[in-house]
Amino acid sequence: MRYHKIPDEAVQRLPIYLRGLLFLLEQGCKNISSRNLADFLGVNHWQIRKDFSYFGGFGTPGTGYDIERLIKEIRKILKLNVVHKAALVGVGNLGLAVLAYPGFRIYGFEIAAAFDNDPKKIGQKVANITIENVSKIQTLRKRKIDLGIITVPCEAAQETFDALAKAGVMGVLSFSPCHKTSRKKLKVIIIDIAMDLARLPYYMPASRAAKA
Amino acid sequence: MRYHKIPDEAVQRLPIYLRGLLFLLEQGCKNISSRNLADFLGVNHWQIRKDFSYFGGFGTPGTGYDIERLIKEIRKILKLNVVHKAALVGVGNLGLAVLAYPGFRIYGFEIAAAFDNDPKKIGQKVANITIENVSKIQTLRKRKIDLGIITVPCEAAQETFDALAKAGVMGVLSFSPCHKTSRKKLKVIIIDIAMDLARLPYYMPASRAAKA
DNA sequence: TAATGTGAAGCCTTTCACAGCA
DNA sequence: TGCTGTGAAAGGCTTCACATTA
Repeated sequence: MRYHKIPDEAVQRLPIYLRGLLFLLEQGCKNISSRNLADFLGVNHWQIRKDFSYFGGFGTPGTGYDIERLIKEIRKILKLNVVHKAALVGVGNLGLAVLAYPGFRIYGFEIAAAFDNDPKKIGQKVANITIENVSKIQTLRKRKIDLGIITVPCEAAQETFDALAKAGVMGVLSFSPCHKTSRKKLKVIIIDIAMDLARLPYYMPASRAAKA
Repeated sequence: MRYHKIPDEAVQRLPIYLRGLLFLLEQGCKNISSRNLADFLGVNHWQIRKDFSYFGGFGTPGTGYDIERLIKEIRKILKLNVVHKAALVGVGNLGLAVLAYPGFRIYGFEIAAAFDNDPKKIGQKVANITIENVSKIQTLRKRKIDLGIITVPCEAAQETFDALAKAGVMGVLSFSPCHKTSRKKLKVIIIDIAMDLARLPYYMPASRAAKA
């Protein structure tokens, strides 16, 4: 492998491969060819080979890929070979849903703290986590928590984001479109449910919707 | 404008423009140039002009774009000029959060039904919607509901998806990665929170995470 | 003059075909 | 023989520069 620029798109596909490989490993598979993995995931086999080749290529000609090895390599590339601790801010319905979501573990995430500003919630325990006062967000740096998850209402999003940034988190997953991300050197991913829904009708084959 | 293929990426940007334009209209702005809109949204001005040109171009040289007109055009392109009714399946914490989310209205969405399989929940009212038994999903076709939102646990995702497809919805927004989307002619958008989170560490400048 | 709309250039990603290796 | 890894071709999106229009 030469020093290519690695396409963002290739990086974005790695978690998909990882999920599939983890499933296959659990099923008892030890080895898989790019074609079989592609069929299983519903993608192209040359895409898979190309993507892995950006990082050096992990397969054996004539045989395929060792699944366990591949999982390890992808985890290393995505920096998921360490446990990332995340702090969630905003323990409303959405926050509770995220706290209860079991899907984070396979990627090596642990939600290690939860914050809210409602005195009735502070001190309560949810999913083995004691809800803390938002004023304690600054303690994240000391606690080696490097990810923030924003599940607060729109109005509180900006100050929450600023507080997390100030507390030194390196990445933020936000469910609110209502904050500017600032020029700080931290990565932000915004999940905007309404906007995602807004992209649906354009692609829908026909509409039985009523005229507005 | 000639018959170009319109890039998916351009379509995906339209909801962003729409949100910004609606905000500006509310602020009292009547007219805006591509450069000013670009600065406001943090994007490139030629990108904006190009995107609109794919659909014909809606501006006036020397003057800019009439905001109200532009909003109308984008809505028409995205098929948001009609009210789309959506049905939500799975009234857990996530479902409650989605039901309470105020952001859908600006895009012309109305959550018109909610389903669950828990007898304790069925019949209760949430956000002015009476929760119905999932067995009633088949009534969606008659009720002119063309969108489905899946907020059920992983195990129930597949049958929920199949039921919605059978009920004739044209688009599905799913919070579960645990179902195949089938080859049916309906558009599916999957929000996979864990996978989104998994993409963060790669881009994070440094990691203070602990070795696993 | 000021700003749009667009052909063309540039750049990046995907796809292909095949050399090379187990 | 079967499958990987990769240079090269193809395709598509973004950026640019400018002709055009109010």
